[in-house]
Amino acid sequence: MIRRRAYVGGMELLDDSDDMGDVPLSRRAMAARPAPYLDGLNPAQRAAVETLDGPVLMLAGAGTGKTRALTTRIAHLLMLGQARPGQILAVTFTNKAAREMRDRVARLLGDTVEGMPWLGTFHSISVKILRRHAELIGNGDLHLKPSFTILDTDDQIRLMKQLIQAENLDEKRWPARQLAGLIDGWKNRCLTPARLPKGEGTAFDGWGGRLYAAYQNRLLALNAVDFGDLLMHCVTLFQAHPDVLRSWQDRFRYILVDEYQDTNVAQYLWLRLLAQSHRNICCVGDDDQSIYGWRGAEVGNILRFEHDFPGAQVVRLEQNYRSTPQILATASGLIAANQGRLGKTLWTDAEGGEKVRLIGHWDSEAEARWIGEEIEAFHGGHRAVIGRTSLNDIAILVRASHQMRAFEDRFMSIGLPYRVIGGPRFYERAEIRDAMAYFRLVVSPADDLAFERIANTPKRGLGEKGLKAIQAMARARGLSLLDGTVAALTAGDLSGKAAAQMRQFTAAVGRWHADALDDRVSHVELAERILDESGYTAMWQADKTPDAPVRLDNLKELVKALEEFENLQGFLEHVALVMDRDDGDAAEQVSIMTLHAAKGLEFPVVFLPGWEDGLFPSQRAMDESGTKGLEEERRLAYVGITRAERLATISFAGNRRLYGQWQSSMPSRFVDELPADHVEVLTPPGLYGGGYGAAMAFAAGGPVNALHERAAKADVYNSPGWKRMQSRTTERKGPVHRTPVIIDAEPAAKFTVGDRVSHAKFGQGTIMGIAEDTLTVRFDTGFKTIKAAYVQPVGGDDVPF
DNA sequence: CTACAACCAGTTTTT
DNA sequence: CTGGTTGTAG
Repeated sequence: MIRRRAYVGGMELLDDSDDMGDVPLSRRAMAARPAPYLDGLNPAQRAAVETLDGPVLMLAGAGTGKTRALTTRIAHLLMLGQARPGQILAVTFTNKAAREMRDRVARLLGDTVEGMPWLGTFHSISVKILRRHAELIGNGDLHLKPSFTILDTDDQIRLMKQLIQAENLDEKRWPARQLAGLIDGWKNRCLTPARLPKGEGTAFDGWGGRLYAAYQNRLLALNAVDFGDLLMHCVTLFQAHPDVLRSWQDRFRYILVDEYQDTNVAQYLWLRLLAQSHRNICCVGDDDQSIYGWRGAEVGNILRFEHDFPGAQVVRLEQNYRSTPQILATASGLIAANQGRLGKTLWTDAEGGEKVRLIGHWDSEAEARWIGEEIEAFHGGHRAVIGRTSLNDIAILVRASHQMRAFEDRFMSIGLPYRVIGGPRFYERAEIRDAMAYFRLVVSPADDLAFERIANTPKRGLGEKGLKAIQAMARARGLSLLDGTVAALTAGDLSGKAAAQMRQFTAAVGRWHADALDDRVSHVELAERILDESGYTAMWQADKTPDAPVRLDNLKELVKALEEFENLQGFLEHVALVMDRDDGDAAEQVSIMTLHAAKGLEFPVVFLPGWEDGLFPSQRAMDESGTKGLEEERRLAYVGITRAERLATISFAGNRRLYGQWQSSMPSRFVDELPADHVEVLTPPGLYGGGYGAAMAFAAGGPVNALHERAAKADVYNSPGWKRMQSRTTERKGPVHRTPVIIDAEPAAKFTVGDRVSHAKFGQGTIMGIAEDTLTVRFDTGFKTIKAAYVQPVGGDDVPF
């Protein structure tokens, strides 16, 4: 066994070079000695691992050991010598998933899998392919160069804005964002401007197709591609050049695809082309977890698999290792309402467990308050239903991000540590994008988008007029904007103030560029110098807004991240595709995230708030996509419930503040679809009408959708009773009973210097000074002067955190 | 060019 | 209610 491991380790060094090497282990040798990594797989998993040749569809329900089967399959292919690492194409959607797969294959084989060069996201693999054939992408006169840059969404939109302006269109009526969405949709479906069906190009009032073509030409001129292009260009490349396609088909002897239910048309075509010849393709997915239809995913791809690949083996992974039978039964009962499923029944060996809990609240604040109290109780171990629980084991999964706010406010004020997962990403922050633009410009002085972003950041006196002059000059002489600036300076096109500073700026970029090409200059030091000499760091140091220090920290972190790369180019390439960052927070925290962000994760205790019609299922999904939309929402509910290992709690509120207005709503129709046998209805503290009554209706065992039928029949929303309740809520601007969060007109005398207090926005802090009803408080983010009425004392005993 | 007022839109998100 | 963007005045 040791020898075998050593052999695989050596094999990994082979990379994907065209040297095929000799085939390592014979199959007979393997048969003689069964592979230990297969031990412990259940029969279905084992079938999924051992059915190596031909098309395989692995239908893997939530928590059924999908990743294990997938990674073991890769290990098996390698161990049997069916393929060398460079001959396996393994595709995921996210970098995170790719990383996990890589790690787990490495663990199975007892070594790093550096030799799996084609394990990655659709996008990263497409980049590698495109770089080798860039010249083949383009129209008659323009084509890509292998050094093409990858634009992010921000760049895309700015480019489109320019095009819309160039056509003298009203930006109000045709926002660049919308055009970007339109074009993105086309690219998802692999529709090049030339292939747009007649009806489609007329979108955007007839301008759609034209702007799309203009945009694509502009990208070519910039030697750039956007994310959608990565896939689309690959597909058109394969279609137009059979020899190229052939070479990639020959290289990838085995193809594995994760989350197949989320593939869009372009990805589907990409896969089908590559798999066409040998058909050794194994797609893993769960039709019940397809939740990205709104961004182009086609559930149809997975539903159609057997038709697309005749003779396909379908393996169902149905044994669940994550959740209690109660949780599984609830989830299964709910998803059963969907039509057109491939059909799976999750089961588990485990026994017992708590029923899924359901509770209705008066309003969203009461909901947040109650969940906060529950979490404190679980964490303190004061609840019989479940033992003492780490905050890390608790998650709140919401449908829409605006729901998070109620929880953040509440948790801040009671001092409950939480983390929001999936917020604005590190590389999307303005300061990071600015810094990156500097680096981009230094590496490629012709990067006009980067130039535009930072030419006047920090302020260099370059306004709209100055920029126009530069653009005119650049266009007239066929120069980049940077060179155009130099020319404009020579011609005296810039005003005195701007001229002096821009002269300095262009000279500095020239110096940095030279240094970037100089091996003797450390790229980390160069990066620091760029930020200092450009005045960018100073700009934030001079900024007095409270988040300026955070931004400076982020910049430091960015420079630190550079250390892991050989040079600036390498770093930029990496960041263009891998836009995430782990913020390793060790402290115990409750996780708050959207249901979408929760896919693939699991938590012992899960709260699912906001189950109200209109919010969840979302009105927009139903309006725009009808039954399809509703079914996707239901799958989202399914994903939510199946995240829970031991306890799931669903809740809804009768009233919710939305855009500053109080709105009343009915409980979600999904509530009525929950199987009553596996659900326990809780009674909230204090009895009111509204949401609470609905929970009671459920408890009474009303038939599916009874509530809604009743509501519709009785025209509830127009009934006097409903109106009365609404107006009551509006007047009160809050719940009937509430634990005082903000103490009205609290006399300052109640506080003394040194007391710990909490504020809804700023979190906890210490009182440093008192003047009548005004306190000076030191928060983590700095000193604030605040009216005493807006803070609440933090009791040492009451709050166990 | 900056500062402030007015206006408007407002799910879900990865690459 | 918010935050982001646009338009206008200084």
